[in-house]
Amino acid sequence: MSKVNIKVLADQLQLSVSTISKALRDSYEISDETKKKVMELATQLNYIPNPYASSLRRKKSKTIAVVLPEVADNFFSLAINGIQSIAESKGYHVLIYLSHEKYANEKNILEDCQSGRVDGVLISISSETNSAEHINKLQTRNIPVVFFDREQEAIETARVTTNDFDCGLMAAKHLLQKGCRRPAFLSISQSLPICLNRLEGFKAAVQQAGVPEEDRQIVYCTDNDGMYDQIKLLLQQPNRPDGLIASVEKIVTPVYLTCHELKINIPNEVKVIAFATLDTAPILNPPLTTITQPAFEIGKAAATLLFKGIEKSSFDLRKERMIIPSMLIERESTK
Amino acid sequence: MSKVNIKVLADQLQLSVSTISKALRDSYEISDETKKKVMELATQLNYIPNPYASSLRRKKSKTIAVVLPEVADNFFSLAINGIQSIAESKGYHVLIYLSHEKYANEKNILEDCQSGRVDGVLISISSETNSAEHINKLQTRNIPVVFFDREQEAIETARVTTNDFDCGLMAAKHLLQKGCRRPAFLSISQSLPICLNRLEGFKAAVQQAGVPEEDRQIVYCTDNDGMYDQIKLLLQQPNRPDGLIASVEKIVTPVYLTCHELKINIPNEVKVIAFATLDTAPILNPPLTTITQPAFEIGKAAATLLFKGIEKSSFDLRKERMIIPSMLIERESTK
DNA sequence: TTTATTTACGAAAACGGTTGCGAAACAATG
DNA sequence: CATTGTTTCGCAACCGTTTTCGTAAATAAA
Repeated sequence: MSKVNIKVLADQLQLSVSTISKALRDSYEISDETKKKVMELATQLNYIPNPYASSLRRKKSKTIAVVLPEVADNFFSLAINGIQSIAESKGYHVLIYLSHEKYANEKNILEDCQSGRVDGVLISISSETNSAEHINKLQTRNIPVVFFDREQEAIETARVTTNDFDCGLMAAKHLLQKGCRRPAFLSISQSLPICLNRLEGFKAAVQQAGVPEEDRQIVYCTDNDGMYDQIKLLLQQPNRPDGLIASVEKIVTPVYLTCHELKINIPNEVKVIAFATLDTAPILNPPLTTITQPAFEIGKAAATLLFKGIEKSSFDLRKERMIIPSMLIERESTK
Repeated sequence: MSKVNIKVLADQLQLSVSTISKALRDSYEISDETKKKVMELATQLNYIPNPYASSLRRKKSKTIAVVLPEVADNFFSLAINGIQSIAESKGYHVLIYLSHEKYANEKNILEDCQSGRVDGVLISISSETNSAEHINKLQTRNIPVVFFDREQEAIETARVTTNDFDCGLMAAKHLLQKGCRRPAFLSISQSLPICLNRLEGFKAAVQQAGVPEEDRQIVYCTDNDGMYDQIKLLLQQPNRPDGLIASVEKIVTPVYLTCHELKINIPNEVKVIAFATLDTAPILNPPLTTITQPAFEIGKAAATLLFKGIEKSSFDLRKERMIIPSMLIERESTK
């Protein structure tokens, strides 16, 4: 309604629009006296600048995109919080996009991000993604990209992850140390580096411990709906595993439910450890041993890097690699 | 870099920019032949329109704001998913803002929303908010607002909630029916309608059941950090409650942990029911009886209403009130 | 053939800020 | 006094797209 813009201010103060603009931006060209008058009238009339007019001219949107596989996950919720906290302090706005774990969606989203709508992109790729083109296109348009958690290895840019390999190793060692002889690794993707790295850690540990081939299993729960059945099958085998590593949080509930259903006691018959940031971990039945990822910090770090890339063109994101370690928190499920 | 805009297309095709613009928007004024040529060159040169130029001219941003207290909460995560799913299908973009339960933050956020950056606002107010001015300002600027879950009663606009009163009643009745004599209600705010309504339901139930005044307690866990201590105090009373209603999800973990710590058996010594969308509810120790809110549906419904308000100026949001019922899912914690 | 009517397009003014440059006013310097 | 410098402001172009209006040519109607 009240369309008070720079022109209105200019008319009322008998000044030119350029003077108003400069005054509002605190330009050295404008006298303190004039600035004060402008500011006063601006607040009095409740002047709010049109961000798109400004973006158009300055070719800066003060907006970033956050592209996630999904948000119904504690990890990503916390990461968003971290990102948001940095963005807010920098005066940036945050657009959220969900790929729903589909490459096609992710591609469309990044397509749009080339429009100038955003100054930078934070992305955790979908489990389907193994191409790099769509991300490359952003780079050729000089739009900084930073990966967090789920990276795409072929792309040269900054990435913030946790120490996935070490954690995979640590998780497996923990199970072995607690007496597991037939550990299994539950993954959700054959291509996601987070899964692969955690898996490699697992492999290294069982290799080193001399676990026979037939006693180590790797299960890919690639589709959400089939997860229960797959886990059930796994646990109904005659020589079922006696230790499980859930490589991501969403595997936890199906695992627990299946164990309860099949009356398999955790931790006596099977020990469970999971990569998760669940705050209900300590009150599960039994309390769940977790590799807790520093989701909030990862979000913050990724955002911080991105803003460096955005604000200093001299800053080279390509070699930046930040690894924020996770913590193993031992609870009853692996006792 | 490749700054291919309408002008570039125009030059290459020996046409005017207006013709290009119209062709791209499939205007009847342009011949099919020309349209085809324009489209082809556009895709060939990978032309991507500048959204801000368009927004500036058309005074439509194709963007909405979602203002939340926080996102580290299953309810809001799911709600975002619902909102996002509708926005995506409508070709809208979603800006996320967090108030961190502070009125001052919320006010700043809504201030910015007046700039034309967004075409509408979905909001779940902070627990601190009891003023309405900041929301009113949006209305006077003709920016549609829709509340979801946490509404501000003084404002006349659409709202999507769950049947809070009924659920409060249902929860209390459930506890009473299961044999509780001294039920307590754990709230997080003295002003949030969701808390008040749930509380009113609780009050009605205990009133009706004739529970003596001294045997019903209402505890306000207003600050996050003090929550543990407050709950501990509550449960260390000589005449401690034998039934607890957690009015929001984040109270659950502290309650369970405290019970475990004090060796108070759930459900034998105290029964617990919670308003929560936790997917770990069935695997908690013991499995938690929940009032499960249809978070995803609430998000979808709120977004749908908002878009109606945005797209049809004739559509009057003021009288819209949608109530999507929650479900009581009984589990061990109230057995 | 003349007069309407369509069809297909272009010119130019928006939208609301930003910014390079020139200019006036005044002060300082030689 | 002439010259140079400083301060403060306005003019006008510009960002990329949309949209109103005008018009020439082609077609249809008279």
